[in-house]
Amino acid sequence: MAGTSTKPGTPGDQAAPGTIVGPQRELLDQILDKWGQLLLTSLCQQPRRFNELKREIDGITQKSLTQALRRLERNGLVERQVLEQRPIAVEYRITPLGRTLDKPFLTLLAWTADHLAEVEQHRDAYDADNR
Amino acid sequence: MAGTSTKPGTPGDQAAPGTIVGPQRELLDQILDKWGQLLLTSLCQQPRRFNELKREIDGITQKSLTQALRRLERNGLVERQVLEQRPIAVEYRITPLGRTLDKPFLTLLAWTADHLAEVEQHRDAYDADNR
DNA sequence: CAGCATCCAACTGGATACTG
DNA sequence: CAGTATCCAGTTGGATGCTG
Repeated sequence: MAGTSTKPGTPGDQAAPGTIVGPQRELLDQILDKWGQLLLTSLCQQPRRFNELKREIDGITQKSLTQALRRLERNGLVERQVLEQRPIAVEYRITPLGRTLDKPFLTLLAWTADHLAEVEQHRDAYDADNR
Repeated sequence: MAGTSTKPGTPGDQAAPGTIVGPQRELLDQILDKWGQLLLTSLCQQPRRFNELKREIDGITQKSLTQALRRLERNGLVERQVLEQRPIAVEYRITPLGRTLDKPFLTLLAWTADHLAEVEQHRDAYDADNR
C-alpha cells in the first residue's frame, strides 16, 4: 500500500532499496519461523514420519506440527506421501525447492555464530544502564 | 535444551546439523521480524529521526516503532543519539555491527526473488486440489 | 518532537478429546 | 498412526490520551 504514488519532491518516502516487502516478506514469514526452520533442516537429512518429527522436534505440539507441515507443503518445500500400510503411515520429504533454502539458512547460522557474543555484550551493557 | 547430552545409540534424536536453536534462534527472532528488517534496511541508508521512520515505514504504529527500535538498540544494531535542540530531536543510526547483517539480508532477498514465482505456482496447485 | 501508559480486540498456540 | 475439532489462556499490537 505504501509508495504506490511515487510523488516527486518527497525524497526518502519510499522503501529503501534491498527492503523486503510485500509477497516476499510474507514468504519469509512462512519459512523463517521457529518450527518451519527446524522442520526443513530435519527433513533435509532424511524423510520422516509424522510422529518421528513430533518426537524429534521436542516441544512442538501436534497442532503446530500439522500447521507447519501444511504450510511448508503448500509452498512446495515439503512433500507429503501416504504409504500404503496398516495402520496408516505418512512420510514427509524435502523437495528440491526446499533444499535451495540451505544456503540462506547457513548464511544466517554463520552470522549468528559470528556475532552472538558481541550482541550479548551489547545487551549486558544496555541492561546495566537501564538498571 | 534438547540435545545437550549427545548420547550415542539414539540416532536421529538430536537436532539436525545446521539447525538454529537456543540463543541463536532467539536472536534471529529479534532481528528478522517485519519491523526490524525494515528499520535496519532503512537506517543502512542514512540516519533518521523518530518521526521520519514512522512516516517512512508506513503502517507501523508509534508503539511498535518504539519497541522495535529499543530492541535493535539493545542488541547493538542501532544507535540512539539525542540531539541538543529545541524541541527535542533524536537520531537513530545503524552501527557497524548492524551493517554486518547486510549480507544475510541480501541472501534472503535473492532467494525470495529467485523462487517466489515457483512457490506461488505450488500454492496455486495446492489450493486447487483442496478446493 | 519523541515518547510513555493504558485499554482492549484479535490472533496464537497449548491442552484435551475424538476419528478413520 | 495421523490427524481433526474445540476450548481457552496468554500474548500481540492497534487506538487513544497524556507528558517533558
